[in-house]
This record gives sequence, structure tokens and C-alpha cells, in this order.
Amino acid sequence: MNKVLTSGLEDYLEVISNYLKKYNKVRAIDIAKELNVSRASVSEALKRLADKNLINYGRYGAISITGEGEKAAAAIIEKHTLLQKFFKDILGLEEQESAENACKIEHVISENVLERLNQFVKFNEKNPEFLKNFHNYMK
Amino acid sequence: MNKVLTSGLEDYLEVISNYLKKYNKVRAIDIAKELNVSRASVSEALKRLADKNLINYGRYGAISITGEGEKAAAAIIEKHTLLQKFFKDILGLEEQESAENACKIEHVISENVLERLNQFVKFNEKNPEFLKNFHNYMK
DNA sequence: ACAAAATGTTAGGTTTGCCTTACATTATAA
DNA sequence: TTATAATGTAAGGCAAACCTAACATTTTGT
Repeated sequence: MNKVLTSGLEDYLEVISNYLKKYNKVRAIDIAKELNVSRASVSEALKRLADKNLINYGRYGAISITGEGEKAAAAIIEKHTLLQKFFKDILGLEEQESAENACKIEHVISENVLERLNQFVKFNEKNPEFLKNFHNYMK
Repeated sequence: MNKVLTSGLEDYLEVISNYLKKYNKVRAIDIAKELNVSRASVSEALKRLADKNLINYGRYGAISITGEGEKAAAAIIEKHTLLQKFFKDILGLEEQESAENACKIEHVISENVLERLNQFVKFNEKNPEFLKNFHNYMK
């Protein structure tokens, strides 16, 4: 059983984790709507995630996330959050566009880039002068 | 015939365009080596690219790129170049890591993010003081 | 409580992209 | 120039993701 997650499975896991945090439960149809896929596709993805021990679920059972699954989800969500922040706060893009790009890039960005980006964002928070100038320059 | 390129086909097209610019010719095996895939996979990809009128080629014929293909390739390469520059010059990452990340992100980033990133890089070139401080801060 | 609606699963397909193996063609070098 | 090496293609397979349609189960509303 291969533990490496495809972009697709990462998306499923991310949605599951976020949904559970918000509502304490998640159904296949919620995931289907969130990801714009069919219920059947969700069923298949859940099987694959369960195979990898990232979620627990059985026929018609409630979906829960395992410790391992939560760890994997947290890593993805961390990437997402940072990227979205970068696009919105540094580049000054809209919420929606920032989120969409974060959603795609989170699956392919390396740890080193992530870390540097993190430092970059932090440095800008400590030294806001430059960013102010950049945002003025763009107007 | 669908004109939208998958990440995979974008990679093939990019390699073809770059190779043609450098050497004025490109063979299936060059592409195979560059992308770490089999010659057979390249054969298939070339068929798909030709179907979409992005390249010209026939059985055992030389591969050339169409105007449309060159336009598509240029768009991808532009993204690649800018992203790589950002990772290397702004975030201060190594050449190799910058290239690898650019290679993946170029397929998913939106036009707006690209444009903003471009402005951001340009602004930094005009105002190098901030970046100097950031790079010092990271040491 | 039970029919209707909602949700979940299965079966059977499709497409993309990759592979290996075997064969076809072209290039090369003795 | 011709055998060998290099390269290109075709055939047949596989896996990931997606789909629709049909069926199973659960939930809901009266």
C-alpha cells in the first residue's frame, strides 16, 4: 500500500479535515459538492483513503479521520494557508483568486519553498514599509 | 478536438520549443530523456500534440512546432521563467530547486497571479534595498 | 410507520498517461 | 554497402480519476 497521496486524494483529505473541524461530521455528498465530483467518485476516493489508513469508514458509516490522516491533512492545510496569505497579503490579490491558486499549488510546492515563503511573509509583517510602497505602486 | 493542454502535454510542448530554439531540431528520444519517460510515451504525446495542431510531424519525420504551438509554448515558458526568477532572486533558493518548483507551478498558476508576481519582481529590481535586508535576515 | 426523498455503493465505461515488449525504420561505422 | 546500433512506433497492459445508471440503504415528513 503506497502512502504517497496524489493531488486528488490530498484534496479529498483536506475537505474531510476541514469539514470535520467545522461541523464534526462529513458525508460523501458534502465532499462531492465541495469538490464538484460525483458521489460515486467520492465513494472510490474514500476507499483509497481508508486503504492508506488516513480515514476510517465502512459501508454507510460515519467518516472519521485517523491520527495519521490528520497529520497529512495538517501539512496540506498549512501549505494552503500560507500560500493564500502570500497571494492575498503580499501580492494583493482577491480572496477567491488567492484561494484557488493556493488550492492548486499546495500539491506541488516543495518544503524549502514553503519555508522560505513563510520567512518572507513574516519578514514583511515585521517590516511593513516595503509592502505599503509596493501596494501604492500598483494602484 | 480539445485545445486545452494537460500539464503533461504542456511539458512536452515546452521541451520541444526549448530544444528547437537551442539546437534547431528535436528527436523523440531527446524529449524522452528530458522528461524521463519512454520513447513510446513520447510517440503518443506527439500524436496528441499533432492532433491539436501544435506540432507537425509524421512517421519518422522531423518534429516542428506550429505558430499556434509556439504561442502556447511561449506562454508556458514565460510562466516558468518568471516563477524561477521569483524563487531564485526573491526567495533566494537554489537554481535547481527554483527550476523544479517552477516546472510544476507553471501548469496551475493563474494569469492574475503571474501578472502580480511580475510586478512584484520588477518592483524589487527597482527597489533593491528591501530584498537586501531580507537576504541578510535569512543568513 | 412507511412512502418518498436523500444519500451511498456498485458495475461498467471513458480518458489520460504511463509502461514493456516486439517490431520497423533509419543512421553509422567498418 | 551492409550489419549493427540507435531510434521510432504499435500493441497490449495497467492504474488513477472521473463519469452515468442502477440499485441499496437510510433519513425524513406526514
